[in-house]
Amino acid sequence: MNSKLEKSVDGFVESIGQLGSNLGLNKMAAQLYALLFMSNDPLSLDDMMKRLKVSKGNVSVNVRELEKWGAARKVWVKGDRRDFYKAELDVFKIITERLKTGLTRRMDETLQAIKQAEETIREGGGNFNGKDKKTAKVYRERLEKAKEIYWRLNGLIETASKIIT
Amino acid sequence: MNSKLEKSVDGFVESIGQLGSNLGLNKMAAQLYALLFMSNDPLSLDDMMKRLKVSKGNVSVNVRELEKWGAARKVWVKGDRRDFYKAELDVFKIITERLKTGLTRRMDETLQAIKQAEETIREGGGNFNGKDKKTAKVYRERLEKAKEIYWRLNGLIETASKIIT
DNA sequence: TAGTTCATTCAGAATGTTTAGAACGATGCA
DNA sequence: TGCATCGTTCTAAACATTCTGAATGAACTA
Repeated sequence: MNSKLEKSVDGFVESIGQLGSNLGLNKMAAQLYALLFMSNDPLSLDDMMKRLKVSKGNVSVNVRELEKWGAARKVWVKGDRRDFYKAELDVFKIITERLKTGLTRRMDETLQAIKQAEETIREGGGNFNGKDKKTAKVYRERLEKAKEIYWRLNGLIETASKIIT
Repeated sequence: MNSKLEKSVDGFVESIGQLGSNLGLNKMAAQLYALLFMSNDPLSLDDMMKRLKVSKGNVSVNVRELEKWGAARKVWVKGDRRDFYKAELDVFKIITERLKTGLTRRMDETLQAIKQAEETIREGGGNFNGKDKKTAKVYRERLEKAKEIYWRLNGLIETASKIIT
């Protein structure tokens, strides 16, 4: 292949890897996706490992990760028993959904922690006195504020979700 | 301090640490923020290191990181030469801005990589023939598609940004 | 069946990130 | 000035993540 053409794609692949990392995805998976995205023909594991200069094991694991996300799919090439993969080109929604899921889960855990803290304070009830009473009051206020932030973030994610669809 | 009260906050702090990690922030910084957020009085480095059971160096670096972000500020306590910090309670916008900045920078780099690739192909111009000519055509198409995705993501970020304000 | 080619798995190597804690300089005070 | 108490910086260690490459077994061929 024309090495200039190849190099131009390398830059893109590299950049998508960085972007993926920034979004908490695996760099290799992101690079693999970019490579598949730019390729017209499906690629074999060998194609990918040669192109990205990484081990076959690495490609194997990560390309199946992409498949799991719905970002790539295995295709059958007549007369060849190797596995070939091609990119799901319309991946935008898939990735954002994935990011949303991770974030939502963490946020829900935080909401649980907030509720748990509130419960603990409620249990303490009238038993607090002096300094502790004041502290409990501040805690209740802050936890309330934390819940507000939770709901704002939640609304933001929902809105983003709708925009994507 | 009432240890039940303290424990209830610990759960919250822990959870915010996890959430912060998920957003690409430093776990310690996130925990420190949560701790300051819950505290009515400003805290000294010693207070924080004891509470989170981490080294003073660690606290020093990360609390100043928070200050840099505008998420915490140093306050002067009369008659005490130690540094005290308190949380900027309305931190929502600050954090999201920060996340936006990071993401936007990466995306801009990707856009540059796309444009660079396009330029390289354009330079090749009519010199491609046969297989390469076809490849160049596919590349142009895919890069066009990549730009589309870039602009959609960009729009999404902009919209989110407006919602936050 | 023996030999070849493939994908997968997994232990440990390589790499990247975070932390502890010692060393240091600055500040305040007697 | 000498001592005590801070905050900061830095190195090496701990820890977490990612990657390689050898081992394995499945699928195919002659």
